[in-house]
Order: sequence, then structure tokens, then C-alpha cells
Amino acid sequence: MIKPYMRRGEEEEAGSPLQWMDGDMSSPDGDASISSNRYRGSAVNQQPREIGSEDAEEDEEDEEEGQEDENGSKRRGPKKKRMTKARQERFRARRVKANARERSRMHGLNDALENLRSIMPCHSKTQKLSKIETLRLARNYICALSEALEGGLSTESRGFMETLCKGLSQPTTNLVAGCLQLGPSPAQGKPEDRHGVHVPPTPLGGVSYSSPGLPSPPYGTFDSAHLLHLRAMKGGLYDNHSPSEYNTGGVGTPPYDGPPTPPLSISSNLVPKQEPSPHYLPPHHYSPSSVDQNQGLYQTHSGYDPHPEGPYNSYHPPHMPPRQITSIYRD
DNA sequence: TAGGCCATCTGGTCCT
DNA sequence: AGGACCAGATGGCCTA
Repeated sequence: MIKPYMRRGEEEEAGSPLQWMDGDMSSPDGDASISSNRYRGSAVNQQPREIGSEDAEEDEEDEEEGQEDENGSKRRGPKKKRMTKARQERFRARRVKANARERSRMHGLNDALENLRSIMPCHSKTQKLSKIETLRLARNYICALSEALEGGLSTESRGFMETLCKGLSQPTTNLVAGCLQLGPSPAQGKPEDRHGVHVPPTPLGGVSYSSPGLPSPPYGTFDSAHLLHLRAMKGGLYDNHSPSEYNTGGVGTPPYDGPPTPPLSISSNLVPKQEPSPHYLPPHHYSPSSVDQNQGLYQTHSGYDPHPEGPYNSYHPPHMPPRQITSIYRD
């Protein structure tokens, strides 16, 4: 699917005429109102201006010198240079270059964000984490790993999951919680899920789930391979920690200054690992609006919404090479 | 239809 | 002067 912005960019790169242009683009006095009203359209100028009407523009530029503004005060600042055709062309070329740079910069930023997504404990291509959720989860992940490193927290404990989910939206919390359902539940006994789909034993302890009949795994995958280095360092000792031993406010834990968003009641949103819920909230697209609107509701929930549709029943082997995280602890 | 997310354009500011 | 960075504005897409 070709996005409109791509076409727009291509057009601009090809040298299409300027679509919108205020008449004071080279204003040296930096009037903030110019920017804020640029596209909204003031009573004076509601029409987009195309480049090419330079003559009229130059006239305006000339008249503006020494003119009084709406408040009757003289304009300050350096005298404006006349916007000649050559200057306009230079400006336009500069603007096009700047736009291209800005696009490139933002693409680089997005690439970096995508890299960050790819090493998140929950990586789903279908339920893609939004930018803000990616950053929040990354922050939580670092906190959780730090706490695990400091010895008080099992990477498979509920506390780890709670730290991971702090401040996340409900859909993201569900995603994380779903991904963190490691290993077959005691009730199942066999490495099979409730729908009979074979779940091979995972030597790495990493199990991901997905729902049947859906185009793709709704909850992504949890790669406990991320945590292998931790186990190696810890010798797996902390795996026996109970969730109650985990205290975010405890000594030696990194300070956590609270979720950046209205807090969710994580403890009420997450299913204890000891008793994995057979069902999670049905997979749905990330919709912060519904989350925000229903946050109070969610907070009063006890346990997961026992929605019948949305069980995990397929296995995806851990796909994430432990390179990134491992490298952090290499030295 | 409202709201969230996103890409893009743009002008301002700071720095080299 | 030019590039990087930033924030505001805008419009498109998508979902509830």
C-alpha cells in the first residue's frame, strides 16, 4: 500500500509546486503566529498560495516595511530583504532539502524504534506497538531486567511481568501478559494447548502463543532467550522467587518514578503465572481511546476478562537472537 | 463520527 | 550558511 505521504514526498522531490505557502516565509522576526496559523487559515489569507505568484508576493514584502501591525505598533527587527525570484528559488531549494533531511531523520528515528520493538520481550508484527508504548515498554523492560540482575526478581515471576506492564495501555498489557505465559500450565500436563495444538517443549523456556483462525499471532511472541544471559549469570537461582518477594520499592531496586500514563492496576490485570488463565482478552487492535475511557473499569477487574475467544494455541519458536541484550552484559 | 496514531511540512533555534 | 533538532499544524488512515 502506497501511503499518501510517500506520494507527497516523491512529488516534492520531483519538484512539484509548493502546495501551501505563507507569504512571509523568510520573515526574520520569527512571528510565532505565522507558524501557528499556517494551515488553519486566517481571515486574511485562507487560500493556499502556490509559488509562482512572486510578483504579488514581492509587492507585499515591500509594503510590509515600516508597516503597522494589528496593534498599531511598528514592526521591529531587521529590515526584511526583498523576496526576489532568485531568493524564493533559493529558499524553496533549501526548504526542499530540509524537508528531505527531516524525512530522512524521522525515518532513522523510526528505524531505531523498530529495532527497539524487535528486541522487546513481546514482538508482534500484527499488533504493532505504538511509538509511545514501545518506549514505555522498553523503559519497563530495562527496569525489570535491572531488578532481575540485582537478584530479587525472577524473570518469570509475576513481579517481573508487573514491572514490565507498568503504565502500559490495556492492550499492550494484554500483549505482554500473553507473551509472558511461559511454559505449559500445570493443569494441562502435556505440552499441548487447550485446542490440541502441539506445543513442543521449549528448552529455552520461551513459548509464544497465538490464536487460531486469526491471520497472525495476536499477542506476538515472548522470547525468553532475551533472558538467557540472566539465567546464566544467576544460575537460575532466582527462578524460585515468589512474586510476593518482589517489591518495587525495596532496597536496591532502581527508582521507578511511576508510569507515564494513568496507572493501570496491573495486579488486577494480570493472570498469576501459577494459574494461567485459559483465555485472555480477545485480541484487538491497539486502541488507547478505549483504554483511557475504560481505565476505571479495567482497574476494577479482577483477573483477565474471561473472553472465550482468544486462547493461545500455537507455538512459535523463539526467534529473537539474544545478541542485543547479551551484548549489554558482555563486558 | 470521534479519537488515536502517524508521516510530513514548516519555521524557529542552536550549533558548527 | 547550512545542518540537526524540535514542536506545531495538518491530513490520512484506522478502529470502536
